[in-house]
Amino acid sequence: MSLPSRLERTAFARPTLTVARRLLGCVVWHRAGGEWRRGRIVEVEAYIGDGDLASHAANGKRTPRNRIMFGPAGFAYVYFTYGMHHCFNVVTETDGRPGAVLIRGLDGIARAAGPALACRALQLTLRDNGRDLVTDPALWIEPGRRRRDERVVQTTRIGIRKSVDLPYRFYLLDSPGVSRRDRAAESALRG
DNA sequence: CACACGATGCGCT
DNA sequence: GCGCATCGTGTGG
Repeated sequence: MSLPSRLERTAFARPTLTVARRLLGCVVWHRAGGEWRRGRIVEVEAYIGDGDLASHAANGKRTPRNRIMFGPAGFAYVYFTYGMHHCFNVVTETDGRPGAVLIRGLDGIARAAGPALACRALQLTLRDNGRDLVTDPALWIEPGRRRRDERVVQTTRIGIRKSVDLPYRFYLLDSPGVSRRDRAAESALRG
C-alpha cells in the first residue's frame, strides 16, 4: 500500500479564493505522536492582503507573526489566539503576496467543526508554523473529490469585526464538520 | 514596558 | 444569546 498523493506547489500558488474553493474535499494528513491524524476539509475561509481588513496581513503590513503569509505558497501558517486556541492555515498566492486559507471544519475526525477544534484534531500547534506541506514527510494535503451533491456554499466569514461583508467563506453543503451554516445562502444555491 | 484584544469554544440562561 | 478563560502579538509610550 502506497502513501496517498499530495497537492503540489502549483496547487497552492494561485489566487486565495481559488485555492479555498478547491481545498474543499481534500484531506489533511498529519503524523503526530506516532499516530496518523487525517480529516477531510469541509469548511474554509480566505484571507488576503488587499482590501481585507480582517486578515492578519491587512493592508499588506508584515509582522513577525504573519510573515509566513507573505512567503511561498504551500506552507502551514499556524497561529495562537484567545490564550488557548490554535488555527491552521495554508499559505497561498505567489511569493511576496500575502494570502492564506483558514481550515475551519473537517469531516472524518472527531469534533472538528470550527478552526480551533480542527487544529486540535490534527494535533497542530505553534511549533508547526512554517512547515512545508509540499515536502514535509508527516504533513500534507491529499487531492480530494466531491460527490455531485456536495455543493459549495459561498458566504461571509465568522468571528471577525472588519470586512464582514466579503464572501470569503466556503463550505460543503450538508457536511457535519461545518461550524455554522448560512440558510439564506443555502436556499439561494438550491434555487 | 504596559496594555488591549483576538480568524474561539464551552457552559449557562 | 451571553460571559468568560487565558496568553501571544501588535501598538504606543
